[in-house]
Amino acid sequence: MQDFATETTAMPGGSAAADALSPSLPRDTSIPCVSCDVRSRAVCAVMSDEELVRLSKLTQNQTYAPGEALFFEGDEAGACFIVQDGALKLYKLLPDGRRQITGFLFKGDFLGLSPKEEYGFTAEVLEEAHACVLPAERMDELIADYPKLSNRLLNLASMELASAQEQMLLLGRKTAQERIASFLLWLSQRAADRGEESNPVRVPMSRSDMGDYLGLTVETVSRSITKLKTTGGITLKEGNRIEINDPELMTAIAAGDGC
Amino acid sequence: MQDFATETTAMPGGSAAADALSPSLPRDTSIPCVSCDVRSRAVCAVMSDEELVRLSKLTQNQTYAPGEALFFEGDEAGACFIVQDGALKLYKLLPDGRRQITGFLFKGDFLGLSPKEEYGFTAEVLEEAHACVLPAERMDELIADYPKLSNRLLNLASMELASAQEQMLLLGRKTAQERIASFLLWLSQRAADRGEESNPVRVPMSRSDMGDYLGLTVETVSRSITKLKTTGGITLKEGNRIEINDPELMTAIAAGDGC
DNA sequence: GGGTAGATTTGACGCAGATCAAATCATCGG
DNA sequence: CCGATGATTTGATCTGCGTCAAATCTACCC
Repeated sequence: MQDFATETTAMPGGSAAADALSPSLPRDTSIPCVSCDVRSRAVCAVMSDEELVRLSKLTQNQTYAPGEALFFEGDEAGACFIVQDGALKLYKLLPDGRRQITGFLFKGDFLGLSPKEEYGFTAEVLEEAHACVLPAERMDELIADYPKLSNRLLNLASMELASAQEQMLLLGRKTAQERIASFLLWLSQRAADRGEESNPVRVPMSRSDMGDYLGLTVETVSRSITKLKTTGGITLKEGNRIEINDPELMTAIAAGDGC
Repeated sequence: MQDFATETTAMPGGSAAADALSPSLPRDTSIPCVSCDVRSRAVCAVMSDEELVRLSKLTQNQTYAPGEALFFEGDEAGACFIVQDGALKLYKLLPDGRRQITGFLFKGDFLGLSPKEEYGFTAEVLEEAHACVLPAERMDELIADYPKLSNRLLNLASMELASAQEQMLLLGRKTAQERIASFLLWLSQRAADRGEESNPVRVPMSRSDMGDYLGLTVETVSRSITKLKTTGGITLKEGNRIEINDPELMTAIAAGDGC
């Protein structure tokens, strides 16, 4: 479909890229799935200790550096991933380079099921990430063997679908300010869900990435943030963190009720 | 969440609305699931004849008139639906009335799984529809009993997710013309998939619905269509049908390569 | 610390698409 | 066939956000 998708050089903004199945170096695997610290939140939550022992034999732990790609849009869909820590962005490109980020992934998130033979988007590292890599055939076997895994994935897919619809509403009908407010609240909520500080929230992505996620340009993102800062809704803090001073106000703005 | 969601009157543009579980009249059920004409394409495709006999005892066939809602955003998620024929639109609303259509459904499509207790969108009839209605508890039992059903739903969800991502690319990064071209090609493809005439394609939704699906206003939809007509890419035919004269050109425009 | 490269912010200006308004077309009941 | 009502198209104008440009700011390397 797109030629660049099979190249392993010329990454847009980061360090060297790598093929999906030969990235960086294998990570220390002394700790098996059973005591994995994302176990309770990840797909694996539905698996028993014994089942996880089997799982741990099928997976490989990998480390990915910022800018590196787990796989490219158009690559053969050869593996599934469970993010152990770090942050990823998923995106699709138009032939002329226009980019749409379709999601950000954090610890505990699952990635890689594809309805076609090929991945429908590129997965690129935002902050150094560790992931559990599971070859597609192994994944298919597991799904066939453990119905509860299939149910779990169905639940996760339903949730993703619901947030995709929320994102369509944002992209199709919200103003720049409403988009930024929605995004910051979402980021904060996600951080809370995984037990991290939610206010101030750490914002691990660049303004450019925010723009490509929200259907805006960098400049508009920056201006909207400045405006929210002026209005008093938020405060920029050290370390790429943003404080949400007035959650009600921000929620109202995000829903299109404010101003 | 939203008050209007629980009302059964004051439909935006159609006839009387109804609650999800007491709509219109039960349809003639003399023909059981086994010989259902969407069986091969719907979720049911993975069920054996015997299993379908069980299924047929759990479901009810219903008829829905144009403008009627199967359920509203915010309603308790009480049932799943399999569309037998007709056409539906799914949409979300902002408090001030801005609307985003998140999908159009046709014969064979499945509807109603919700990750939350409530439906995340309204499902409204575009063209008189017949649907197979399955109470949520029965659905849960079936999923628990038939792993292959769960797998099938997972596949369907994956496909929906992929097209949701495609839609995000459209909404976030494509121009008005590119959106219209993408939409018409998609509509044509969907028609072909379900064995209907794909060129010219029948366009069962209004310009307003197209706008709310594509993140545009009615006027922009109309102007973009006129432009494509002038450029020679399409021709408007009798009965709300549109002929795609030059599929390559349209595909190029849809991808942002044209012009 | 000083220098450099990239990220972010701010400013000036233009345009694609929204808004407002009105004309034309299609559908349908009588 | 006629009139009415809503859908669609077309026109004129406005505006939110994009584009282009330049000024900070930040992080990192030597």
